[in-house]
Amino acid sequence: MISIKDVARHAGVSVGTVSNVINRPTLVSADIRARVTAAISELGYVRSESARHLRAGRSRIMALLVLDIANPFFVDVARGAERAARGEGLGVMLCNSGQDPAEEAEYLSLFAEQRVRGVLITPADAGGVNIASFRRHKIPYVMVDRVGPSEESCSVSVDDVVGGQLAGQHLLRAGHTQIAYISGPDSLAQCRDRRAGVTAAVAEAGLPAAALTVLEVDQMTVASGRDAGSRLLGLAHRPTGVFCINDLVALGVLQAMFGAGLRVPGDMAIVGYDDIEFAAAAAVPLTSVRQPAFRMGQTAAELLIEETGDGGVEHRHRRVVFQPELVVRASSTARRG
Amino acid sequence: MISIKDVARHAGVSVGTVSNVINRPTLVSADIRARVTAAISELGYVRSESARHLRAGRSRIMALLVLDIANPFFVDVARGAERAARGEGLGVMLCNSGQDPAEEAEYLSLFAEQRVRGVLITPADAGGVNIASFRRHKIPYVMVDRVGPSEESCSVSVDDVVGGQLAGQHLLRAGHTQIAYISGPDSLAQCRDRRAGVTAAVAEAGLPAAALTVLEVDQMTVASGRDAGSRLLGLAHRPTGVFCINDLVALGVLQAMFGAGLRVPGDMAIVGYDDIEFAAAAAVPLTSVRQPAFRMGQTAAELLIEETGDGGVEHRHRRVVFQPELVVRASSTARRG
DNA sequence: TGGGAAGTTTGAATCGTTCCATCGGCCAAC
DNA sequence: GTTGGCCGATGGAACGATTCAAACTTCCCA
Repeated sequence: MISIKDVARHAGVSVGTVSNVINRPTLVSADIRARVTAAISELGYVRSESARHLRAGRSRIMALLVLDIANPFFVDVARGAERAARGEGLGVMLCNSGQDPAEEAEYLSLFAEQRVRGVLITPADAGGVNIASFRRHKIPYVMVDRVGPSEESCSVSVDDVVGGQLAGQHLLRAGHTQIAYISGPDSLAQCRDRRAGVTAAVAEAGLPAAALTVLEVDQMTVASGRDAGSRLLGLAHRPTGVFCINDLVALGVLQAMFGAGLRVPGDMAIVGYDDIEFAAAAAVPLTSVRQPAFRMGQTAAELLIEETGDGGVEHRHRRVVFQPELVVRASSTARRG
Repeated sequence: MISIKDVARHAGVSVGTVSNVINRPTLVSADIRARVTAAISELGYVRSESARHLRAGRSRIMALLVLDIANPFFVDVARGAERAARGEGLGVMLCNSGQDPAEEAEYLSLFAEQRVRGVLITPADAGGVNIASFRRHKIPYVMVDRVGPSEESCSVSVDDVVGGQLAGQHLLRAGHTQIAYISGPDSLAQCRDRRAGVTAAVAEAGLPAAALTVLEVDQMTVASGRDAGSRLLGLAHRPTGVFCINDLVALGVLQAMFGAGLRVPGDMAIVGYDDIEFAAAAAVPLTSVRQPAFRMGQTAAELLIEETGDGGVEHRHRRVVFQPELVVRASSTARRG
């Protein structure tokens, strides 16, 4: 491997000069600069990020750890983060915890060893043990799609209570009197908040608590959506409208309904969450609660950059909360009773 | 930041001993080992990957550069690669070229600076200029979803000619006599090969070359699928069956057909490619050509690991070619003629 | 002509590891 | 009693870049 020494020797100058040519070209006279530049391209020299990082003490990579990379919502978050990072010459390392706290912990220790600049994380670990390790190792982080104590970190999230409420109100106003909420693991704040929202909507509508049935799935995927859909059909008081924790689950429920010969929205109205691109392309286009995924990723990265920036910018942790928005489509638009 | 020196001082031993405790514990007596271990956890020491990498000369990260991270096909590839890498204690850095050769080049130089162990790449650059830079910098790489000269690298691909043929035959056997192929950029080998396949199918069926219309889209996304769908409807001899370069495009075409009030498959049969999970959940479940995405990623990573492995395993570049498989669903099953 | 300023280049120290030669004990064998 | 060997621990030399004080050139002006 070609090192800066080889370049120096080849150009007949010292390593310090080569470094200057690369990093502070104006300090070097034109002819030497040319000689060094020629040597660099002649030898195909590429500087070693490890070495400069070791010397500088800070790396040029930020990590993004999401719950489910197969969910297009997180892909959009990633694109937003990448855009912001790119602008600062930083790289983004995209990783997937798969909602597994153990996996998450493994990635976090990888990040610690890599001395990443900081981490954007959608936490999978309810207890916050993994998050606590950030503090221990003094790794800056930004919570994405979840708020934490603001004295510890920034966060970027969407008001999930409002999101749940929007979905619930929409179903109830359409005349449904028995609805279901298919939630993800209760350990995720998103799931709890959306439940609170839909519960509030039921109460507002003057309906008894029993008007809402809550089912839970482990994985928030199409496959577990199918399962949940079947369970839904087996309920004693079968609901006529269902709100799903995300669009993947909603698509699974949709498939289950088709499989059972039910019509959507005639026999079952469905509302999803995230408004992924595929929601509009579904068998019955999905009503969904939209979250500004790209902007969330972008904002999260910007906050991290501000926090870890070299510029003399003062940083105070902030919570950025976006508002969700209901996108109504065919899967919920047949009026009832 | 706590370094190995701090640990040594705290435990009252030399840095060499600490290093031994971490890397070759059997060489160290039990009591010292205990003392060092205690010091490590007491101080919260995390070893620096940069420093060990600098010393070792090789990193523990492999890069995966895909054409479109929003395409679930590539997400599956990534998961396969990650599985294989994990087994070897390697990390995967997932990046997205977005089919843009300039973006691709930028990532490649990032990888070179990082001294990644190797790169799994789905090339976006037709000319092979970017690929050539691998040779120049002696970076091991594996081509994914594309074959190259096998004396230079391994590759993992699917026989795209067969894939195109399967799709074409399927449409022709269903009685369509005028079909379309919506391709991606001709610079991508996948697009050319599938075209060759479908062209061959048309010839086999004894139809004139004019029976096949080829449209091209820049981006292989749902949005450009919608555009292509509209263009399709404007054709003089409107085809009755269309084969799309991937499922995203196919979903877009499906939306365009709905928008125009056409029935699928009655007025237009549609065949996609990749068999992503959403294909089955579409408005009309999509017929699609399935590729073993997960296994492709896994195999690619394994090949790279073999090539760059420390084990005395002899490595010879290989081409692994998987066979595609047609999955028939409702979007193409109405018989004609 | 001497000396200071300005402009260039150098060489060494440093970052945190790993690896290797070496060293001090200790024990066994001659 | 000397030698040889082994075990455990040590210290220092790398790895490749950056940084900074110091050294060396010019050049100009007094």
